[in-house]
Amino acid sequence: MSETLITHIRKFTRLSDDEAPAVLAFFKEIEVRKKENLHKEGQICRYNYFVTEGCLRMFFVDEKGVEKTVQFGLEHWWIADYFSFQRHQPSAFCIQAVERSVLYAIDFQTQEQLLEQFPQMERYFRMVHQTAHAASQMRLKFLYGYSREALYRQFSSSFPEFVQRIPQYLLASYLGITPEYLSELRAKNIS
Amino acid sequence: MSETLITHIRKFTRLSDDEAPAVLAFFKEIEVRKKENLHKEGQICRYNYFVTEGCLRMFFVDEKGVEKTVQFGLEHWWIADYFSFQRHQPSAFCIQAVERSVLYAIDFQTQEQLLEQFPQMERYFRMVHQTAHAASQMRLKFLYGYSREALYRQFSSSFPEFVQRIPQYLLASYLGITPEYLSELRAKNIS
DNA sequence: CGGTCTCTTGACGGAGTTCAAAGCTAGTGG
DNA sequence: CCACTAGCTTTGAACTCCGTCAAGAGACCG
Repeated sequence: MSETLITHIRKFTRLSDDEAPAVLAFFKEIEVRKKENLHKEGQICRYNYFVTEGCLRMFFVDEKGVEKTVQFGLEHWWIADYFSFQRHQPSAFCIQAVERSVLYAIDFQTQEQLLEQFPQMERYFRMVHQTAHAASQMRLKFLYGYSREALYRQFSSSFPEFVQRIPQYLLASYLGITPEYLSELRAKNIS
Repeated sequence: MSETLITHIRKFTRLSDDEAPAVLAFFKEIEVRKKENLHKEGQICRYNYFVTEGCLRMFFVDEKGVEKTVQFGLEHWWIADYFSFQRHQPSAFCIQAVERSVLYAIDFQTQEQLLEQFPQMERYFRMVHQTAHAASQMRLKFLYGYSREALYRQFSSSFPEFVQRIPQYLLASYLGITPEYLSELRAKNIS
């Protein structure tokens, strides 16, 4: 269980068996229930979260009161509002558990201490952010290039198990469409 | 001129006056003309580019043959297709100069050597990617939350000088609208 | 079982696209 | 330095994707 973070770190940087427990000590392991909020819009995003088990999502509420999901965080992903986390400013987003989840959390100060004491962790976080940045680039490509219908087909054929796992209204809010229209698309695809 | 990169690095990590020239030696300084391509769709994105002067853009061509601009790279920004750069796989994007530009370029191998020799550069690149990742999150928020009209108003009041600087069809391709509709919006706003 | 949350269905409306054509601007060569 | 041309911008009409609203049908949980 608690090995998943260490395993992930070791994909990108060196960490001896002696160092591993010392690194782990910087993190808080927390468990959240379905629909529990990790921080709300307007609060500062103090923690950077690594998902060990379960699924988180980051969303905001638009002017009409509709929730829009910007990002999901599945197992082995980091999630935070990095603008708020870095600059200690109120977040424009809310982070919430989609289902019961187990996380490692680290606050900004503690992360800085970790990086000072274990400089090889800079490389790890560089790779995490670089990968996330690359994922955002691809995400933007899909959002721009495809119609909402094509987006849905593309997404549900790429991640069929994930589409099964989450409720449809969340998928709709991630694809940027209404639940009604998603329902119409599903009906069209089955026939 | 050649000081801008060093100045930028020093915002995020330590670099002595002795080290600075050694670090600079890892980069190639290049100049590109307006509309010159740095790499095309389908080629591997071998270089990571730092813009000293000018402006680059990263775009792709959708199924209908329309160019969609995913990102601009202005002065003091890094730009690359990081998926292609990291994994040495064909890029889904094309990087092009919007205007005459001066760049520092570093290829993957050389960047790895630089990181090995100057480990503090891991911190620098971590910060660059973290900032870019945060910017993508905000970008997604705007794309989801606002109508295209609101997006245009928001963007042109936030970056009026940039809107003047680039041709309108590029702005349209960045906002995800047609040049025709952008033209309509402009007419509406002036009156 | 009862109530709340989720998904479906259908009619209507509007933001934004498509197509076509004319006006404008800037770069290029003479 | 001017003229010409290619590319950029504007305008307008028809169309379409997708949102909105409303109402009903399931599904899940106490």
